[in-house]
Amino acid sequence: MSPTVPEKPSLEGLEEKWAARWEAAGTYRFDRSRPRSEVYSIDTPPPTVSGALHAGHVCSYTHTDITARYWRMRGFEVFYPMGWDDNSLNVVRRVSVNYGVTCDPTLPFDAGLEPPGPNAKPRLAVSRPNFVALCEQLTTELEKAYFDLWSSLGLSVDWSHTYTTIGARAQRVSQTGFLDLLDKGAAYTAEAPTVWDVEYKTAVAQAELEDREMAGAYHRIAFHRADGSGDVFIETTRPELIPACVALVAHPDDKRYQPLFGTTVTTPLFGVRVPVKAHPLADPEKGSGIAMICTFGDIADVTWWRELDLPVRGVMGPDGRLVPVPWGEAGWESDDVESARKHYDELAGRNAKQAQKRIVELLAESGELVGEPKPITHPVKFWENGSRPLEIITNRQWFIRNGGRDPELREQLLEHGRQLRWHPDYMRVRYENWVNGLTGDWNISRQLPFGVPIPLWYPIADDGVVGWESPLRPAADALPIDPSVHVPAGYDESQRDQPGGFTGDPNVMDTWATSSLSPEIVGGSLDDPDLFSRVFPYDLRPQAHDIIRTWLFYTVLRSHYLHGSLPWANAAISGFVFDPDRKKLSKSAGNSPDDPTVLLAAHGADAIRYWAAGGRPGADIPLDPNQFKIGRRLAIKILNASRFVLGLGSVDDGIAPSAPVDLALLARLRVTIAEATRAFDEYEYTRALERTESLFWAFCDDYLELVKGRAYQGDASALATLRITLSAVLRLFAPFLSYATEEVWSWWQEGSVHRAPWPAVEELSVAAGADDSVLAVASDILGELRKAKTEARRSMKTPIVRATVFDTAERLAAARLAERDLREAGVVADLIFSESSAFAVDAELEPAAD
RNA sequence: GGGCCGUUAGCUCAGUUGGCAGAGCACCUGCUCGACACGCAGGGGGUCAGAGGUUCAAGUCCUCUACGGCCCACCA
Repeated sequence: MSPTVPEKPSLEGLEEKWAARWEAAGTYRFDRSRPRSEVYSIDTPPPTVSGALHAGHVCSYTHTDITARYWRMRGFEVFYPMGWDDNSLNVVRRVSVNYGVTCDPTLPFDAGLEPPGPNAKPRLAVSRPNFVALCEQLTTELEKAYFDLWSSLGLSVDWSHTYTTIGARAQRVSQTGFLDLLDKGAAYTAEAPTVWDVEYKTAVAQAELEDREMAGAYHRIAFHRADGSGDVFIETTRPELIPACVALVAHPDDKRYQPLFGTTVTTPLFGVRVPVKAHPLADPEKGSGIAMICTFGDIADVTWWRELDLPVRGVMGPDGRLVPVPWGEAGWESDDVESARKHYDELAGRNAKQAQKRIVELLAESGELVGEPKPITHPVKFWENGSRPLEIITNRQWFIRNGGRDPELREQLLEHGRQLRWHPDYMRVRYENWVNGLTGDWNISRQLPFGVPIPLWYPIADDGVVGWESPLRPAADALPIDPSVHVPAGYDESQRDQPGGFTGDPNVMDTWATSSLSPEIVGGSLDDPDLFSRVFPYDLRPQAHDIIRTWLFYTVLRSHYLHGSLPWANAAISGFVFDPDRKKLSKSAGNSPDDPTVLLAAHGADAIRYWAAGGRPGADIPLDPNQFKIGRRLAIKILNASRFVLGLGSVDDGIAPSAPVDLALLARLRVTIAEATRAFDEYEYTRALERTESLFWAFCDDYLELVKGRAYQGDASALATLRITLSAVLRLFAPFLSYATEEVWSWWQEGSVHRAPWPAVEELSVAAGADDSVLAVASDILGELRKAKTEARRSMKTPIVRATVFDTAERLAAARLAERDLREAGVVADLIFSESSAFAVDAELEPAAD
């Protein structure tokens, strides 16, 4: 009957064996002939290919795979691609080190470039196209290691659908998408105050800011009333910005300062006349209750500057050093130009920290610093990739309207968020908080050497003025282009950067401007519209919660503009993995003490998958070797129990279970199937596993023991039930323990368990309405019989001379239906049922031989 | 400052409409019984963070508090 059941089943080698067979058989290949209604599509997150995958990746990608396997078994054709994110600073660093190069967009493409290698110093500057080529080369190499890990973990990805985020296809989608926004008036360029990283010398977006606690100090500083009637004291943590001060501001209701509103004060050291203004944003509780407004110290300054219609006096340069300013002209007026110039000369060229040190000395000398600075720690804004505090400087950038300044758009985006099914549901709140907290449009231009270029040129008039507002566009079929390499129609290369010629946009786009188009990139919206029509809108976006405000929000925004709809129906938000010491998150590579490759080799893929399945959507989980052990034990148990069941023999398909104990088990199986199915439909795979596991252990510990004897004797009902149950249980476990279940399936079934139909209660209609109390009562009695033997320190095969079961009439009736099985399982010679209000079993063991 | 999640056995966690507190691990005691010693059977172990409220009945619903974690914030 089952010649392929091994004598001693083992988990060893299953990963290599089945990963290879699945790939060879195309088990997970997407059948693109199926219509959208029969497809389940996944917008897979592309891991950054800058180093190594960590336990967090393993966990969250397993969640997605479990989900994919479920829907595949439900009969849907699953579109499960993989992406590689090579458009990120991490990759830039890795490429730079690996090949010994840096990216310089001003250089021409060199077709014969030979990178110098890891130890080159200085590193060789190469053109942007060359750098992109090296990036793709490295990605291809790292991809191999990533593929090996994903493959042995058992991800049911269709590897013929992969994408990168800097490759030509992504660049084309990204640039086309940008031009589309331009057409729709959703993208615009403006010269405006910009959140600026002085280390990388680039603008950054609101979504990429983070606070860090920094040491600072309140400096109490005197401003002088212009009418000579005394001083006004402000407190500031940034005295070096006094030369950039354009006004003082206090709350309109603040009686202390109401007399000052509308008057003028002069700044210390610089003698600049600035107005005193009222604005409700000013907090009477903070500092002295009156603040200086500088252009620009923080985001509040920008708000005040805009709403109070103040002038700009910018002092901060792109490199974070104070720039020279023209005192006495161009608006930089002072009551004492000579003094202002003298003081400022002490600051110009210094960075913020150095300038602060010097100006404090100058203020102390002039007597305008009151008392000693009071040390504090306070949150300071950083770019998440940066190491120096952000500044705000004014320059030209490209923006995408994101609802930050448009209540109607904001409401539409909130509505998209309400329609999206979040798993867990409370993650929606993060999205809503973010959308409601947007303070401006999305700045997508970055002054970085590497990235997808903004695909525009600008005409230069004969007088040298650049026409920023009338960009020159490439033809749609020419994309992707690099404006530092390509030339706009009607011009030739000799006119680059010449009066009467053109200049290329020097900037690249925010990486999120490309990755927010992952649905279009991987679905082939431009080059394979047929495919796109079968996968969009996607069923699932799996991702972590830390990038709701970036990847998720931006993808919703882009889809809103491109399609007027949500890009997916469901968003499954995974948690983080904690290190075993429960202190650190293994969020970034290098922080994980356990390499996933080592973990997989040590415990086996099913064990790792089992652990990962314990992490519910949105919940953080610890990296727990104990869970690996339990998962491994479960997988082995499945092998052994299956071997046992299949070795007992088979019956014809036509024979239906009929014994009450058998029907009771099937009744429970029906409940489990219904619960697991409902849980999966709600993306609660953890519950589905827990229900299945619970049934399986009851099956092994109680049912199997009860029917063993009957099955040995060839009882058709028992044999049929065992095989029916095994088939269903293997399929219920298949999304989780993909290797062990496939191995067992191959012993006695055709095809892959992963393409087998998900179990349905309809398969078990023979047990519809069956009473499962027979099994419950029998299990209770069997437990008492075992207990008697255990407490007597006797073996389980010790015969029982006489056992008396006390129980209610109703339960005794159920027990009688299992009498034969109870006698055999308990080795009971004389089984007596006695009615009683309380359950008890009295067992008399055969006397010990000695 | 606003918001979200959590607090149940030594550990990791279930506990879905309110109805006798659960699992696994760890620990203890046994068992080499015709699937499995990578196993099996049994056992001890909890004031469900605290207080108040609703209810015949609260781990579960409401209010407040404490602690932990996370997100957001205009942080002078």
